[in-house]
Amino acid sequence: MAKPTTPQKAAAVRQRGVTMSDVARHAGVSRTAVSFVLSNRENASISEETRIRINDAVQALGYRPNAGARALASQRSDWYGLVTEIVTAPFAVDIIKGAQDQAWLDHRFLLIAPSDQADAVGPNQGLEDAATEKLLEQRVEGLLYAATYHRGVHVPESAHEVPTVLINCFDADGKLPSIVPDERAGGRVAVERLLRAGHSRIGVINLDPHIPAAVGRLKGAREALAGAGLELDPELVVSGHATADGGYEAACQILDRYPKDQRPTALFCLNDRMAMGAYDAIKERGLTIPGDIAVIGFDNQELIAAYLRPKLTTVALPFEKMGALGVQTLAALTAGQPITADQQLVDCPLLERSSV
Amino acid sequence: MAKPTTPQKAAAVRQRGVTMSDVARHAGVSRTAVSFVLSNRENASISEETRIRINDAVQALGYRPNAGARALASQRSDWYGLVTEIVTAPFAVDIIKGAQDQAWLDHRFLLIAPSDQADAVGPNQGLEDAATEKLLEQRVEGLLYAATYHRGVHVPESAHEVPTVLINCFDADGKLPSIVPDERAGGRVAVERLLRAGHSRIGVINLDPHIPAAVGRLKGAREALAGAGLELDPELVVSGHATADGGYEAACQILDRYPKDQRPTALFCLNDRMAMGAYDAIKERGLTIPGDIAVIGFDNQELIAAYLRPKLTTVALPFEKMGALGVQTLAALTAGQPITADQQLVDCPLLERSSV
DNA sequence: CCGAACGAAGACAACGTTGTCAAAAAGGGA
DNA sequence: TCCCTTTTTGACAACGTTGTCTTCGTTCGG
Repeated sequence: MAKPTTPQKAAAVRQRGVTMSDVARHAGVSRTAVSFVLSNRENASISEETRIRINDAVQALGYRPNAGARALASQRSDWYGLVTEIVTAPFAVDIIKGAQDQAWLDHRFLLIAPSDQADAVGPNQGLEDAATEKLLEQRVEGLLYAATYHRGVHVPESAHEVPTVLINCFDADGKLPSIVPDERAGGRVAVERLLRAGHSRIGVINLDPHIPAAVGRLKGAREALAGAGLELDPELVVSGHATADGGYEAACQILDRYPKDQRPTALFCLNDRMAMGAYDAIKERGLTIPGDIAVIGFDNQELIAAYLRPKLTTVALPFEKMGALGVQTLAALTAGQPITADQQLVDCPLLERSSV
Repeated sequence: MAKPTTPQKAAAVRQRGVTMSDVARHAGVSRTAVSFVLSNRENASISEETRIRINDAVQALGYRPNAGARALASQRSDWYGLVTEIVTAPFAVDIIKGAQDQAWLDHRFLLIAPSDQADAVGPNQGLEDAATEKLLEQRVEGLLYAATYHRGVHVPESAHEVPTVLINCFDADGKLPSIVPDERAGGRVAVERLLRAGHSRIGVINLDPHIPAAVGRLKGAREALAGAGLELDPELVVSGHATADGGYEAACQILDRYPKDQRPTALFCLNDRMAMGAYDAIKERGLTIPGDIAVIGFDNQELIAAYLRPKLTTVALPFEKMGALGVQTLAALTAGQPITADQQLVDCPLLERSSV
């Protein structure tokens, strides 16, 4: 990676576009030689001496290759497009971070485009079109679609022109590869943690039972219980709105429904916001966490989980990893690997804090 | 904005790069004519009929202009570069959102690059270099630097080659224009709100007193008090670590220091995380919010402020607006407006919720 | 001293546009 | 019919690269 070590000098010389010819002239060599050195091709035969002369000239002039021209001539841009509603509804920003970092490592550039909120209206239940179109105009070599929450989406037609990978969502038409969190394993891990702490009567504060997250997490919870020879008592599962208030209400229901000795000793909240509400319900009743009631969350929303008191033990959604994996997968596809509709599941690690 | 309305048909025809010539051939006109229509130049004289023929051909072939080639030929890319640590440390994501949306409106593309964490080490106290270099290789027309928290930064040398605007930070060398929150006005608004609610004895939970945010907000608080003929009692200002724990401890100090009747009746927390801790301290003492103690925060961290119980009244940092304004300012600069080192202050609006 | 082998030069055609210009075709009015 | 517009064309040179090929010096080994 050419990086001018003497920016002061360079900045002085540089005015409007130093080109390869300028470098060649300054180094007293041919353009061809410069091109060879800069893209250090293997079949080239360049003496060490001229190589150095050329690099010096690059530094001296502050030459900076024109990425656009290079893309045009070489027919490859080294760009990936990332279409996401995350820009609009920041929650899973870490997907962007993970993707960005991985792309950076691979010497590729990520063009991030906001998926329209057109989402909300119309039949276009999927991610948006204009953004995709714009990205294709930039001749991106592949596309990534990232959603804020795990669900099925419809991807615009034109996305099929280049390799495409979905992150934190999956293709409702079942044609494209995707990277999604392993909700089920996450749910299992959470409940296993509670079992390990000696809890056997566990209340569950559920999300909207139809979304993939709820389905998977609950399934995992059941599996964990089954592993300990237990069953999930349907009475102990209460669905609520996915907010702190929703969690508060659900927790109140669970806590108030039973006499003290039959009350669950632990709550599995299917997201951290609801856990936040549950905290209030518990504290309000003069109970302590985790002494009287242990609480485990899901999502690891830093601002909540790490700042609640006591800090919330929770299962993290592997946003960053999914982002990175998305880029890696895309890289494999653009390198020629055949496109399949695989769903890659990514582990949701348990984060131990102090609420269990 | 040309947008294929019949993507199915287009996708079928399209294989590897439909070019302008293809469109011309299909429409039975010259390339020149196509170019004229597509960039609808004013000095062109094209009959309505051929214009339609050409547009039809564009749709039929699914032609998509090659942005790189266009940039190369026209010497303008319509790209801005945004260098930011926000990707790495998401907190002020809304800056990206604001900038992105504004750029989209202006038909410009935002290339987002992560500023290295090199920040942490070395003498490079500013934002990073490699990212800037990469962006300039893409021939961005202007640069934006965005920081996660309000402070002075050093921008790399090469940033001076194109118009540059700083967002949520300012140039430590005093040469570049910047967009920053009006912390002082924000502090004033917060305290005025408390005064209006009848509080005159107000405790302040302060941040690290050296950072611009603390300086500005405190100054504003003093102004507000002065406006009511009051003074800020230095004893009531306690600095703490900018976390929930820090806020908890600071609040404990303030609350326990005085007998009940001299105790402040309101707390101005200089950020929401500390307010979150203060909530705990208050509740722990059996006091109610806002009944016994009113609390006002700063930052409007959605996940905290909107989910605390009672919901936190706070002053919002205008991230989104700063992002948008940054792009607008940059647009003005690239359009030829002279570069000055102005700091544009953006208002911090008060968000009324239920804690006052 | 000859022929390899190597290093480098130079030419040229892409890539897909934008621009500019002169010139040709089509149409209209007198 | 002739002239004058209004459209439309074709040609060509940019833009800054990549990539391929031929040619031309060197230098070195034998």
